[in-house]
Order: sequence, then structure tokens, then C-alpha cells
Amino acid sequence: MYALVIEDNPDLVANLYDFLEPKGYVLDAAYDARTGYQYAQDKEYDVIVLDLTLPGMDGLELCRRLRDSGNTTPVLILTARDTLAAKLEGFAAGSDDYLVKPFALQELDARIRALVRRARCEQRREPLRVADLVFDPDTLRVERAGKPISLPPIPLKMLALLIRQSPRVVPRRELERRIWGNERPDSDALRTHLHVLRSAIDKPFDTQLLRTVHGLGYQLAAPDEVQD
Amino acid sequence: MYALVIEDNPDLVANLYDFLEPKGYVLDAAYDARTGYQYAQDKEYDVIVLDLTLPGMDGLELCRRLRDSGNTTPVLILTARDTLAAKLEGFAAGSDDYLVKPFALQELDARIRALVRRARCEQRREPLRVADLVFDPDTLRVERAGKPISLPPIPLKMLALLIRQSPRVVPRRELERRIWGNERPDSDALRTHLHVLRSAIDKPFDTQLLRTVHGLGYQLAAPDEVQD
DNA sequence: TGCCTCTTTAACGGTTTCTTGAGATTTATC
DNA sequence: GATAAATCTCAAGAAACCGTTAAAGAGGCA
Repeated sequence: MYALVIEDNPDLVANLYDFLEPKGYVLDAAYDARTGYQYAQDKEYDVIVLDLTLPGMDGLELCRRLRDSGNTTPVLILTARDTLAAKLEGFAAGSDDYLVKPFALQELDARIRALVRRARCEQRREPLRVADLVFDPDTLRVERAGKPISLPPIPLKMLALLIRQSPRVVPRRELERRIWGNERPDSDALRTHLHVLRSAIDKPFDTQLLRTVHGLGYQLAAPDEVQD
Repeated sequence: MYALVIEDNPDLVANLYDFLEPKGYVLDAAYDARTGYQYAQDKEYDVIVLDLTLPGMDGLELCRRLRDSGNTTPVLILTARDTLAAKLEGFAAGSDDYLVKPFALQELDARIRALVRRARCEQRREPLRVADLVFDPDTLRVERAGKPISLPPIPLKMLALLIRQSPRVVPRRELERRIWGNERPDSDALRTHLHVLRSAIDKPFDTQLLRTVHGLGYQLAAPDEVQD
């Protein structure tokens, strides 16, 4: 789980590292608002933990800007301001949760997990479809036009990611991160796996579902949803 | 917005009605756990507000059973138990938020809204529009007057920025900063990209949407939104 | 051990996109 | 109107990106 901590108190950040990393989090920390905003825009996180009193920019302003720019990563505000008005402002700025200092690290962990569980929207248990392509997340079976298709693990994972997001254009970086996490290969292996996936699900058929959006990412969608 | 309140204190329930219904909620109330569980299974709610101390069954147990039976409706726990252990138990049972009594009704409202926003998985974001120009932030599709338009990444990003801010005049510096961060190119490349964007979305049509405000910046707006 | 599949790395050619710079045009100001 | 500053337009070389293929590691399994 990837989390971005935007907080200017180094002691608190150190605490978070100590407590959360053993639990499987991968943390990035930003000590001022500008850096935090930049990180949030450049990388994909599962959650952003945000302090409100920051050098550079108000935390609320940061949250608003993220939302304005289309970023939907869950935001948990962590602050000493405990007035009702402050909380309401926090939610109005587009945050998802508001935790008042001092707080228990375990509660923070629990709240983050609850948030991420929600935000991933993975409740779907029925087969997913795009045009005549079907993917069953339970059995991991893939078929197109009734014909079963077998895929190696990585291309299968890519398909799962893409079909869940369909017809969204999934940025290349996001795909890489969801597949390899932090230790992505040195080379551009994504292209090769994508080629395998494409050969399996598109090549034998005449309508193409997996499209490349040059410089941006990949998109799995029925032709009538995209039309050029 | 449909909410189910499972709570045995009639005064509190009455308060919730008074406060939430004018805000557009439609409330169902259950005064014991068994009834609450029944309601939750029979109808679809946007959110369930759950007290923990209930006649019939423990609130946590109710929450667990809901989750076990595949119900993914957001659950907000509302209780007087404010120990850390109780909170952790609440989240472990599958709830999404935990609010300790006494609480402000406005905070409850804010938290419910945040939850519902998430749970609806509105990752299918609404297309943005200015006059007959449409931009879909998910699929990155751009069209004007029904005709699809294809754009390179940077002009596309500029369009995304401008259309989100419409009809604000966005200063040139701000555009540059949002696109390149701090390492902007040496030359004035912005103009070229702007030119590409303009050729694509304005040139083939007779009303001009992307205006230059000399000395200040650029503005994307329908003609009737601008004062000359 | 030997065969198999999967993953990674590397290289090529083709394509799209980005930057740069220079000349033409517009706008503000006097 | 004239002038300076800001902006627009355009084309060409540089850089980045993409699809494809091949071959070298890595690991499972008989």
C-alpha cells in the first residue's frame, strides 16, 4: 500500500514510518505543501495523509487543488484543529476523513484501511465485460467471443486492471506501479507484456479493444465508446 | 440520499430526522438490531448509521453479518464507546467510519457525504463542458459539436487545466508551472502548444472559445460568459 | 538433468511529439 | 499614428515513445 504523508513535523513522520512500514505500507514523505502537491500529481498513491498547518500552502488549499485537478486519491486529514468549523471545512475541501491529534497510530491505520478498501471499489464479483471480452475475477478465466484465452500472470494482471477501469485511459506509470510496485524492472518490460496481451485478446479478432493513447497510457474499451 | 438509522434511542432518531431530512435525506429507522438487519438486506441504502448498543444483537455483530452476506453499503458507527479497542473492533467488523457521541449533527452529515461520495465509486467522472466543447477526464476524449478531436499530450493537459478553471483567466506562468513543474523549457514552448490546441478546438469552428487576455493569460469560456 | 513457461533485457525501425528560433502580427501606450 | 512589448504562426531538427522480435536468465516439474 502506497501512502503519501504531507507533514512538517519530522518526529511525527518518523513515528509513522516506524509504525506503518512494518505493516506493509510504502511511505513517501513531503515536508512542505508544494512538494507534497508535486508528489501527489506525479505518482499514484492509495492514500494521502495530510497535515493542515504546512509551510508553503495551507493544507486545505492543497486538498482543494488536488480535487480541482481531477485527483481522486483518498485524503485523510491529520491535524490538531478540532473545532467543528475546521472539520466541516476539511470535508468541504474534498477530504475523506479527519483525525484529530493526538491520535492513536492504530486508529490511523484502521481508518486508512477502511478508506482504501472503499476507494479501490473492488467489490465486484461478477464477470467483467468489455464488448465480447469477458474476465471473471474469481476464476481468472478470460474469453472473447466465447473462445477461452489463456494468459501468463503479468498480462492477466494487466487485463484485470484495465478491464476494471474501462473505458478509462490508464497511465502507463499507474499500470507499472500496480504490477510491480516499487521494484519495477530496469527495462521497459511493460511493452513486451502488453504485446503478449494484445496478441492474445486482439490479434485473432477484427475489432481492436486495447488501444494505445500515445504518451499517456492504455485503454480497454469497445470501439463505439471511443470513436476517433 | 437513502439512509438507514439503526438506533434504539428515540430522541436521537428524532433529532436525526429533524436535521437530515431538510437536507435531502430519506431516512428509515430501526429500533432493534434484528429489524435493522432485515431492512438492510431488503432495501438498498446509500449509508447505514449504526448504534452499537442495541436490543437483540450487538451492532458489531450486525455489521459483520452484513459484510459476510455480501452487503457493501457504507456503515457509519455512532456510539458512546470511545476507547481505542472499541474503534478498532468497529473497523475490523467492516465499518467505514466511527463517530463518538456526543457529536455534532453537521459532522455526521459531512462524514456521511464523504462516505457516500466514495462508495458510489464515482470514478466515472462527469465530462466537463464549455459551450459545445466536451472533455472527458477518464477517457481523455475531446469533442466539439459532436466531432471528435485528437490532441497531443501537452495540449490535452492544457485543455484539461483550462476547462476545469473555466471561465477563469489562467495566467501564463500558472499554466507553465502546472505542465512542467519547475523545469520548464528554455524557450517559450507554451505558445506553440497553445497554438496546436487552438488550431484543433477553435479554428474549424466559427465561435472562438479559447481567448487570449493580453498581458494576463488565457481563458476558455463561451462567448456569452465573457464581457468585452 | 532436461524441458517447459514466464520474465526481463536489449535492439531496430517507424511514428508521434517537443522544443527551438525566427519572422509576422497584434495589442497597449504615448 | 508610432513604438515597444507581447503574442501568433510555422517549419525543422531533436527527443521521446511505441510495436515488434529475439535471446538470455529464472524457476517449476517430470
